[in-house]
Amino acid sequence: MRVEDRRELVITAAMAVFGERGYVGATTDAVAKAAGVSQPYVVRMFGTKEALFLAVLHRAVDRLLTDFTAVIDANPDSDTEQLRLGLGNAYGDLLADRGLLLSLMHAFVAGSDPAIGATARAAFLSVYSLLRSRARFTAEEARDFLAHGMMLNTMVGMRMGLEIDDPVARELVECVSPINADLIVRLATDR
Amino acid sequence: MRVEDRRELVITAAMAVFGERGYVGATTDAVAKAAGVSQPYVVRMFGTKEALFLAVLHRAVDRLLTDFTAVIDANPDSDTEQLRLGLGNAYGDLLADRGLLLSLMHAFVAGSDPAIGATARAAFLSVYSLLRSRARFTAEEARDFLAHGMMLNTMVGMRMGLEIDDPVARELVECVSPINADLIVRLATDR
DNA sequence: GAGGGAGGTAATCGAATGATTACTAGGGAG
DNA sequence: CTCCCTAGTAATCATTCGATTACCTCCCTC
Repeated sequence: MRVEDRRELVITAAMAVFGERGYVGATTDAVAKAAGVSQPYVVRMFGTKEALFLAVLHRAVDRLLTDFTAVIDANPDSDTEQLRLGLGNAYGDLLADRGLLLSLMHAFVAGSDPAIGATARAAFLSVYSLLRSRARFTAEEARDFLAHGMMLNTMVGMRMGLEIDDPVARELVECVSPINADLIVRLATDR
Repeated sequence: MRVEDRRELVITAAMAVFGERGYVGATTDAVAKAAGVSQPYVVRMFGTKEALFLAVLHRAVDRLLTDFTAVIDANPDSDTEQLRLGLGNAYGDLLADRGLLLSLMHAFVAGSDPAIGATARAAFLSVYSLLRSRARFTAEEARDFLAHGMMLNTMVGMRMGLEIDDPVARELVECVSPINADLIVRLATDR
């Protein structure tokens, strides 16, 4: 296989592993196993584990920006409310991956690491900028949209779906995202 | 010193370390140094690093519940909006610690670990329940309040204050929490 | 069919880290 | 004084993990 394709494969595998265990908790060996290659090869392809994580983050934010841009471009005449729904749906689709948004979440709370922190901040700001300029959200609308997203990520990250038999947890999950409630449960139960 | 007091001291130190580096990234040695004791003593006091982290989480959520309850009890006749402001202020005060809410955030994204995940979910649900029952928030009000909190935690976690010279970042930080903007910057610059 | 470059692996190393063990200072009770 | 319990530490162990080194094996070209 060409090294370029293998790279993409490894990044995909790494996204799942980093999303599951976080930057420090993930091992290059777990990534290698998930990608079906040897551990030294993973390290040599990216140089360091950190570089691999940064590659994952770049792909994650690229995907986020691409998908959001597609929604915006597909609805040139939509008002904010319509756009909010469309972008919310796109976010839900991205959530189905779990690794993507959770890798970003892990980066967001790892701001103390210089390289990861800088990448995380740039990623967050690029999404915020997209909402402000291209989607024409007000600052408050963008803030609320992103806050809602952080909440959704948190639900998935802590596997709140495992508590779905608790009426309080069910109410919370349904309220956070009615259309994604089933997905949250499934993502919590998986694996 | 009595072992009981020493325990509290170590938990306080551990909260800062776990908030800074996360559960996996934090070392018992760093906690020990921060608390001014030896590394084996930290381990022996709590049995395992995980038990120490769980102790930190319990103290964090206790503090959160205590402070929120105090605000609610101090404003028995307040409407939702007044209560929201009061609780938001209390949240800002808790944020000043950084270790407290960031330790919780790290737990939220570490849901795949059985013990940590269960504790994290219980913690989140207990806060949600408090808002719903004692503060009489609607599900939507509680959701929005918590979503806003997750967003604030994220800003602190990724040290967004470091980008405060970027007008976009400044707008975002000011918009997320005007009264805590300076704090976010200070927490990002500290250490 | 010889050579070499691309795409890998096996073996191993060194550092970090959670945990364990064995030891010790000190002060209060009898 | 002496015993012993509480509150610790120093030394060390076993593992894990990222990284390095050396090697292998196709396939393509000449």
